[in-house]
This record gives sequence, structure tokens and C-alpha cells, in this order.
Amino acid sequence: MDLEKILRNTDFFHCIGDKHLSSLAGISIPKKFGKKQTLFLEGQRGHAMFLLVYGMIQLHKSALDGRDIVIRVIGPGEFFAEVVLFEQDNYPVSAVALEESLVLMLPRRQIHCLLVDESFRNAFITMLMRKQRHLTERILNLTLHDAEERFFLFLKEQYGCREAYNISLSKMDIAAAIFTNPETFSRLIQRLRQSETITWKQKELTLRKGFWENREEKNG
Amino acid sequence: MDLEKILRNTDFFHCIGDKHLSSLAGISIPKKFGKKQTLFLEGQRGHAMFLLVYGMIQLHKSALDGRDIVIRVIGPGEFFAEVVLFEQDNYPVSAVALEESLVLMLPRRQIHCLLVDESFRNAFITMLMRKQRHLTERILNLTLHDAEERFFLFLKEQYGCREAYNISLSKMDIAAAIFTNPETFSRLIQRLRQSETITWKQKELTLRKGFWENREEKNG
DNA sequence: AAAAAACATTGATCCGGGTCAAGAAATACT
DNA sequence: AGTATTTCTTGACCCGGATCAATGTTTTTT
Repeated sequence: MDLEKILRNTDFFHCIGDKHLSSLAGISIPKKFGKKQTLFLEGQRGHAMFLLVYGMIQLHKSALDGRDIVIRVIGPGEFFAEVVLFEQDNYPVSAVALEESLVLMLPRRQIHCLLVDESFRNAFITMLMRKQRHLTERILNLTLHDAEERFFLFLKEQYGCREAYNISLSKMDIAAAIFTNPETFSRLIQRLRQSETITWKQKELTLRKGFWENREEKNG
Repeated sequence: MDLEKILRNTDFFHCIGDKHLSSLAGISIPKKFGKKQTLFLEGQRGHAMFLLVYGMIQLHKSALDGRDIVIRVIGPGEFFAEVVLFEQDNYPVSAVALEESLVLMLPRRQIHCLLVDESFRNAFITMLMRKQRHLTERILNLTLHDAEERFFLFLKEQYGCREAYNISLSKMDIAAAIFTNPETFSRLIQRLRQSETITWKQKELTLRKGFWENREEKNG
């Protein structure tokens, strides 16, 4: 597997000079995680950030009462846990693979060196700001939209606007990602089935023809 | 007014070398805003980030249905609108002064130059990550806590754990900041008054003696 | 293949808090 | 001052969705 090519394909690293990139590729550590495997736990020490190559990673925080709140679900090509590079050594969230996933671990020291390079630095900071924007959207999402809207936004964000999806995530995991519980989510699907908006057997989820187009009219 | 001293006093700039700081102070523009005045609107072009010296600034986004969602309330010493330095030229949120406020505008170009300096760069990125963490907390807050808990968390964040507060914000603004509406907030205050947890006349808000200590036991 | 564990569905119930409406109180306006 | 506007309070009502409980279904384990 060609690490350099993988890095190059992210929209983050694609503008980085070859020598930087190959040195980074040289010291980044690929790692596979199976479904339900934990990458790291909230509070653990760490000194590497991650790039997800394929699969899906859930970042969550655990509340005192035991509930887990999903902060976000990471898709292929995204970075996470970059906080550990700077502010403090401890991961602020826990990370679990929702499906079989391959990640690259990028050690802190190398990243720090690369930051001297202006184009890299700008790309890095831009990425941080994109994340900030994303979290902001999530707050909006949470206060403005009901469970149904959050479900479709989730689909759109994780897989894009399509008419057929191959969903490998469990319904539990999706429910958590859209801030609801399995019962409510199950009922939601039921409603959508009855109104013939979706069909969903096994992993095959299909949307009514022209679903996204009609949706855009009503929303933004 | 000594801009350099003001900058020096933020936990962000206090580790910056004198020459950088004074050059920054030289080109930062102080600006006053009265209550309800708008600093900038979502979508507007901009090329400066802000430091709040005193006062209180509300950052919000407007939904299609007209509702305003408060993303966060900025207190003295905090930076905001730094997104405009990188990712894009447009402010992603609107900013309104909730009370008379003084801000410093820090032009993009100077900040970019300063980023070459490692200690400045690290401070800057650390600040970004702190923001990220803060937004994450806000998501947790929103899903885990009810209106009452959000209210006290708001007090704690904006003013610290005290027994008496001088609140200049309107109840409307506080309601919005804790993701609820004036009616619900009013009823909440009513309940808290009846249970003798608080008193609140005009701007004088006082908490029952030992309130925070007792609270910590139940929560984190 | 059988047993156990995890996941999914369905029903019944309940409640925080949103919405609408209508006064009361406080601020701002001229 | 008096009028207009905004803000605050209170009441009545309703709804999305959380919770608890029971059962069905799928997946994993041995």
C-alpha cells in the first residue's frame, strides 16, 4: 500500500511539496481496526493525530450518567484527534471504529516541523477552521432540525446525496449520530416507509426518486 | 488607552515577543459598539479578527425560518471571527454587542506575518483548538442538560462561580444563549425564586448561599 | 445446532419545553 | 409629560421524543 499516494489524495495534503510529503509518509503508521474496536479513550495520553483512509470512526464523549454523546462521525479522508498535537496530551473524546477501518497515525513531532512551511501551515489551519465550522453546523442542526431532518443530513454528509445507499452501520449507531435513541429512530423509519419515502432491507437503503431535489426546495 | 498593554494581558498574546506585539498594537484598530449594535453580519466580507476588550458580544446564525441561534457569547479577553483570516473571506456568523463593548480589530495580513514566529503560531493554533473544545462542550451541554443546568453553566462560563451577579444582559438574550425562549426562561426563574435558589431584582442576581458547592456534588 | 448476546421493533406512558395569546412592566421616543 | 415599543410574565395547550417494558430478530459464541 502506498502511503504517499494516500496522503496525496486528501484535499489537505495535496498541495504539500513532495519532499515533505514523503518524509511524512515515511513516519506515518498505518493501523487497522475492526468493527467496534476502540482507537483511543477520552482522557488517554496520545501524541499522534489520525487520518482515516477507509471505514468509519465515531467520536464520542461519555456523560456522567453513562450516556454516550456522539460528537461526530468521521468518514474517509478526514483527520481527527489533531487537538492532541497542541493544547494538551489527552484525547478529549473517545474513538471507536463503526466498521472495519484503516487509519494513518501521524506523529506530533513531524507535524510540528511541517508547520514551518507556509503552505502546509495554511492548509493545517484551514482544516482546523473547517472543523470549527462543522461543529457550528452541528449545533445549528441540533437546535433547528427534528430527528427526520437530522437523519437525512447525516446521509448527505456521510455518503452524499444519492438514491441508493449501502449502509453498513447499525441503526443504533445512526440513531446515536443523529442525537436520538433506537426506539425513536425505528419509529422514524417506520413512518418514512409508510409514506413511501424510503425502503430499507438489510443494508440496502433506497430513497424515493427525486427525493433530494424536492427536499432542496423546502430547505436550504 | 494602551493597546499594547491590553494585548499583553490576554492569555493568548502574553508570551509573544515585544517587537511583534508592539507592531501588532500599532496596526490594531480599537472600535466601540453600543448595545444592540451590529459588528458584522453573516456572509459579509471581512479581513480582520476581533479581540474583545470589555463588554459582551453575541455570535449567532440566522435560520431560514427567521430564528436566530446563538453560537456563543464572547466575554472580555476572547478572540472571535478568526475564521475570516483563512478559510474564506466571509464571516460565518453575525456579531451583535449585547452591552457597550470595546473591540480591537486585528488585520489579517499582520496575523499572517506573525504566524512565522513559532511561539505565536503555537499560541494561535492552541487558541483554535480551545475553541473547538468549547464548541464540543456546547454540543454536550445542549444534549445532556436541561434549561436550568444550561442557565447555571452560562453564569459560570460568562461570569464565574459567584454568589452575586450584576447582570446587564436582557433576559431575552440570556434565554437565547441557553437555547430556550423568553417564556420558558421566565418560568424557570419563577421556579428558582420559589424554591429560594435565587433572587433577581433589576440587575441584581443572587444565589442561595453555598449554591455552587452543593451543585458540584451532584454534577462534575 | 443450540444457547447467549446484541440489536431491532412496537406499545404505552409521560414530560420538558415550544407555541400562541394576552396582559403587565419597563424602556425608548418626541 | 405621554405615547409607543420593546421586554417580561402568565396561562392554556400541544407535540416531539424520551423512557420503560415486552417481544421479535439477527448475530455471535461455543
